[in-house]
Amino acid sequence: MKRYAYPNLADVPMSAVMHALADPGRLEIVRQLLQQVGGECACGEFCESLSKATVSHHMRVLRAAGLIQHRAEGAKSITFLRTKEVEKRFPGLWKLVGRKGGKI
Amino acid sequence: MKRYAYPNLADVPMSAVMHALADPGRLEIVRQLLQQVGGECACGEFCESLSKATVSHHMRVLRAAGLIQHRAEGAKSITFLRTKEVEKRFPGLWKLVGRKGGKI
DNA sequence: GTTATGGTTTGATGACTATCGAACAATATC
DNA sequence: GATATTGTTCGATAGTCATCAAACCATAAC
Repeated sequence: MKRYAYPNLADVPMSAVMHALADPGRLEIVRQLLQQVGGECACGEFCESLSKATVSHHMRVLRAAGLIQHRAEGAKSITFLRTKEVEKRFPGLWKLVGRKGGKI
Repeated sequence: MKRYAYPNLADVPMSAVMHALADPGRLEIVRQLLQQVGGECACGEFCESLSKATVSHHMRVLRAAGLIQHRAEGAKSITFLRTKEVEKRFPGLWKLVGRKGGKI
């Protein structure tokens, strides 16, 4: 599996995080991860309505925003949230995103 | 002054709010309003680096996201945050946005 | 009415973005 | 090695967006 470079959360501007979450597809991915028991999920299990290429693109954006990280597991790439780091840099973000109710 | 139609917060998807805050200029406008004593500010007092047209465009986006509202005062248009409604629909958003520290 | 001030609307433009198919790379299984 | 599975990268395309200048509208002050 590929090795990525993950940004230091301190260097991620809030606008970048907002931009990452501004796409309904990406927001859905993050919410799916939030609901996951271990906070993990394989890439292919997201957004079955989108092509592999598109999902891969979304992952890149979320990665650049410092929100997710990957772990190789055989041929699979397991995605998980950078829970603690993000919470420290942007307190309340996870709670906000995970909130239910209202439209999308 | 013009009369605008303001969206019902319940109809505003979170992705729309994220998108509105994804632009550094708009994020700055909102932060400026958050720091304002009464939470109000005249349009011309924002972003002196941007043209009138651009600021007006940003206002439209923030309005569509349900974040701000306007009040006529003579020829001026006073902008203010929809503080309570937004807090009810997106609890923690103001605190998150108002947070200091880190890059932009 | 005329002038000034504050903001909107309209084009236009250049940049960015979401999306896909196809080709590619890495790993696992046979 | 051959095949299947997973995901990345490339190129293309259609759409969105931030930005500005210029024209416009509304209010206030003269």
